[in-house]
Amino acid sequence: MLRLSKLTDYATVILSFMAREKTQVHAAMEISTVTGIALPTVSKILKLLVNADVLVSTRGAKGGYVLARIPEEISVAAVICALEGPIALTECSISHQGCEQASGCDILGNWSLINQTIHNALESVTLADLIRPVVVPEEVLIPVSSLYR
Amino acid sequence: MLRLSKLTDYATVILSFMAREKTQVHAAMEISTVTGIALPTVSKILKLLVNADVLVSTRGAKGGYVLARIPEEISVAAVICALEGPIALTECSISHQGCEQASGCDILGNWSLINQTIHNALESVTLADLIRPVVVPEEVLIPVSSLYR
DNA sequence: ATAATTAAGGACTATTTTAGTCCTATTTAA
DNA sequence: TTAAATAGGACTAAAATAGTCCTTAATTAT
Repeated sequence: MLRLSKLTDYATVILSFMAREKTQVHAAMEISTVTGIALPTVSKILKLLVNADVLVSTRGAKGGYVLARIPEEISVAAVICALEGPIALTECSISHQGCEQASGCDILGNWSLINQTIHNALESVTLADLIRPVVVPEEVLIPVSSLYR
Repeated sequence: MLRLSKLTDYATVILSFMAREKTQVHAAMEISTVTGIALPTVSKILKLLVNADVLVSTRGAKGGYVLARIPEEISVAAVICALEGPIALTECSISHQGCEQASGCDILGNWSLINQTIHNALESVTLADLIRPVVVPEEVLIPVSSLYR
């Protein structure tokens, strides 16, 4: 189904809330209350986002989390990476060792093109786009086939 | 990690083998031997591909599987769909009922654009592309950001 | 100083998904 | 009629994901 994990989904909900009030510091507790996601789960997600430099944290009383950058500079790819590790459709794309399908695996090179394509797509969508009102595009142009000649 | 399942990976290996000898009928047993994937697993994958009209099967002695269309007309999206169901990054994108994150979920509309983008990307790559020798693209142009104005 | 508040890090359990196997029925060719 | 195949579905095992909890560290307010 090629889907994102629940945690990534939660992360976009959390980040979109934070993006709307981007100057304020929010504690994990507050975010949990606002989003309705259980506190331990919120904490886990926030920690991952800090490690990936999507958020910045301050400890102690009055501490909490803020966006590390403006929403325009936080890509969906960065969020996915933070929660799920590197974006790669196939196991091989990450490490090729242990791939026993040597015979059928000329495929590999071309998969990496597809990975790149999807990565670029996710890189070009930002948090700012996610919180923007929906716009129906007039045309959708994805010239992936042009990668091959 | 946004990755495909192993079964989908196997499927591409199987299909690329079949695409190279696209006129011949191949039995599950033969495909298992050639690819090194265990027979029960190969069978399971082949069944799914038949149900999704990617392959056509004939029963009985001398039966087996052939591609339903020429490789140029079998998209990677179709293969992923066959093995993993509809391509959608978020749960919401499939069915919105039961989504409790009503407050933060203006996001939904824009996610569907991203889903569409990725679907288009996978739709535009075919089995023929996968078995083609690798070409390094001169430029990669993905104007997703143009979807928003 | 001390207490209260808040994040960091990591270990752990439970749940769900995915992978893989196997059995029985059906179809077709020789 | 027999052997060779696929069809369909039930089932088990393994792995990944989600979710919780505990202990430590940092900061602020009293």
